[in-house]
Amino acid sequence: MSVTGTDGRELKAKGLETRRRLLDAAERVFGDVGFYDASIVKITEAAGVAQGTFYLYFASKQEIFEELVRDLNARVRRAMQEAAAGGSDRIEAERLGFRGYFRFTADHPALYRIIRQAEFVSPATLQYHYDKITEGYVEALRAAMERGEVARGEPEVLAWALMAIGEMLGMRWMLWQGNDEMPPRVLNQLDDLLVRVLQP
Amino acid sequence: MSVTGTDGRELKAKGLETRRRLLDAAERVFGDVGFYDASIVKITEAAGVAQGTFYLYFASKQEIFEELVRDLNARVRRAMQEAAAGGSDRIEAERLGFRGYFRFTADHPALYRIIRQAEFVSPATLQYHYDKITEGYVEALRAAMERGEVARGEPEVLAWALMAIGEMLGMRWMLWQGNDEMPPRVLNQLDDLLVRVLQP
Amino acid sequence: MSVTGTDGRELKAKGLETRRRLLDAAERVFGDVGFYDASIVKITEAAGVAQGTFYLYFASKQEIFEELVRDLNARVRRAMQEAAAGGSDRIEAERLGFRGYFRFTADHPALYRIIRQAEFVSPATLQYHYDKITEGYVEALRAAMERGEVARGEPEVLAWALMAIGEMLGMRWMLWQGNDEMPPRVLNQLDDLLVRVLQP
Amino acid sequence: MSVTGTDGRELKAKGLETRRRLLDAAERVFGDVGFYDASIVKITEAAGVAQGTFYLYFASKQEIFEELVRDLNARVRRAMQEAAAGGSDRIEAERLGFRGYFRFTADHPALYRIIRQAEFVSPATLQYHYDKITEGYVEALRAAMERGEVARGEPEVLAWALMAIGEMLGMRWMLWQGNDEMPPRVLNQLDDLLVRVLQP
DNA sequence: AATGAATGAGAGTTCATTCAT
DNA sequence: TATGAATGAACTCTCATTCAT
Repeated sequence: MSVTGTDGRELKAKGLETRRRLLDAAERVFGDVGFYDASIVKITEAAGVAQGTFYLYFASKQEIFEELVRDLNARVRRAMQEAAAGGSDRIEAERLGFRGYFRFTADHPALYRIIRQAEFVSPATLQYHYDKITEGYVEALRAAMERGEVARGEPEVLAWALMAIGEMLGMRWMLWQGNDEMPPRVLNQLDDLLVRVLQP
Repeated sequence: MSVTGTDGRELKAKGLETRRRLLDAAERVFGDVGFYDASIVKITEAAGVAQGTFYLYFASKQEIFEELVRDLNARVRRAMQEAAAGGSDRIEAERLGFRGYFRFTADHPALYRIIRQAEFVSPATLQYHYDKITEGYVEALRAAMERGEVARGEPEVLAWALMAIGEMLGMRWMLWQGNDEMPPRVLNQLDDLLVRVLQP
Repeated sequence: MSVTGTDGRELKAKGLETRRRLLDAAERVFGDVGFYDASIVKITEAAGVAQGTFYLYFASKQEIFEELVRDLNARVRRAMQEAAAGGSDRIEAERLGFRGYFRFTADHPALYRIIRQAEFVSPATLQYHYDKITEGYVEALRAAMERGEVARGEPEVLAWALMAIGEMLGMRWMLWQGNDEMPPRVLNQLDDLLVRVLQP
Repeated sequence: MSVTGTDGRELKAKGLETRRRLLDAAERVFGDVGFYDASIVKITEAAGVAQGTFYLYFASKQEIFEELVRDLNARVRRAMQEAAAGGSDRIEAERLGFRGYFRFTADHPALYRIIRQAEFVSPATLQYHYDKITEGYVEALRAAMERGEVARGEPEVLAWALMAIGEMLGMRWMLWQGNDEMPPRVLNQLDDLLVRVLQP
């Protein structure tokens, strides 16, 4: 699938790189100061390009934000799936999925903060983000319930609840404390919680 | 304890009422458009006072935001405590506490949205909010653990996890869907979850 | 001659005192921060009265400024005249007049600063101030020239020149250096200058 | 030496011209209505650029004021030096220096008014202005005293006194009366005064 | 593909002044 | 004679966006 600039033309290698630079810069800036205090100047300065260059790749500040959320969303989900893939059953898979999530957010702490503002910047994008994250959970939980591998219940509610826990604990114990990984006592409590919630 | 205006003078009845009107207007406006798009003009218009009047009571948009969060925080905690007070044991109390929370946020949906932006607007205030909410939980859980009423574990982690669940489910099923109360299936799943997590 | 409030009514003792307090406060505030940064609030606070009280005595910020300049003008001229009165001839009188001027401004350093802004605040008042100061000089110089006591010349030009010197040296060596009186070497040079300029 | 915009980047030809236009407009506006009543809008309107353009070149009203004073200071000193250069001795040089000063201020009457407010706007800049003006005088006077060309005395005090005279007479007889040049009788009296003050 | 000067709407904030008490 | 809450016009400054080069 081809990526285009704002003029609709397909981007060549050089253009793609500039676009990537802008997206990375935006992640840093949005993560540091938030959407509203992030000016285009700050982003272009962080990316090392001129102000006008921004508009060759993104139509507005709003647009790069949405693109960034989608980008991070795809990457965090991949990280979670790859981590969960090693699990022998659903509970183990969830356990590993959380580990993958925390590992990813250690490198991308901006995720916690960006998502918090998305509610106002672009509600649709926020819902997209949460829906995409829970989507996989829901499928997997429903299947596992069928198999009797986890307790019966409302997979959607459970998925949202688990996601909420991961986000809040990560924000509390990693972002706010600047940890590179979750403290063991939190992880252990989380594991215990998973077993209690899910085991049949 | 006396409430003062920005000039440090204690407020009389009339001043107190104007201040209250501004705070209520701010809740509406912040809830509707968020902190950043909420201009002082919008707030004062919603409150029915002149622009300059705002600055007799609050030094800045930031200040009224922080005051509003503290105000809502105190009220939501009171609502939760009053609701939980009827519980015969800890698990029942938690169940009722959630009910109180959802009832309060049905009248104050802005709470979900305001809190989401606080991370950037005033990190200290956000932490204050979450700390105050969990504070009560933690005490109660620790005591209940001692009494063997709930399973042993990390009370702090559990408190944050439960709070996260309430916030996320409320946002998803009440704020986004415009419900006045939580759908029963969500409530039931939440009750089940509480029992599983807490029962010894 | 009676002094009236803004409503035209003659002031009684209490009112006169409040008015005097406002005038003194204005001298301090205008002297400290200048006309433009001097707000009515600052003046009333310095005077220890409420904001509204100001307008019982002065119709505007402009008006109290003009009144203050006239007030200081009358007092500095009196100080100079009284000092000069002791001189046996014109040159000696000028010498003593300067002494009186510097003594007065040591207690009222605001005079240097207030006058500097008057050009924009109220040109007419500034011209009034300078005209009143030179007025006396001019008369005295003209008479002394007739008597052959000082060299013939343009009394008006000389008067303005001498006034300029006093103001600039005072600003430079007293106001800026925070001195309570003029350094002797400056005074001596000034005396020498007077003799050279005026002696027949 | 390169001139930069507020973003730190060096200005190209177009930028330099816009900056110059703003400086000239500021001279007019500050001269007409003074620093405090000179709004950025008035300056940009006088310069024929948009409001926001101002901030590409100057960080604040204060900054353009200081830059303008430095700019005028450099130019008035050059005018005085060039005029004085033709003098055969020090007294003649001073005489010609005054002529140069009056010629310059005829084209830049704003100088009188701007300087009067500088005391409050930027004391450091005012002192810079007066120091720079007197600096040259002091050197020249001291050297001339050594050579016996002018009477011995305090060169610094004399320099400030002479500067004061030039400023006050110029303000009185040119600015206030709208003259394009000093009236002869004032000039003659000034010449006489110079001879009396300086001749050995 | 990139630049950077220019724009102008709109933000937060101050403060002289008014007026009901 | 005094108060202080209320007003709203006007200010400085920011920044997303456009466009000629």
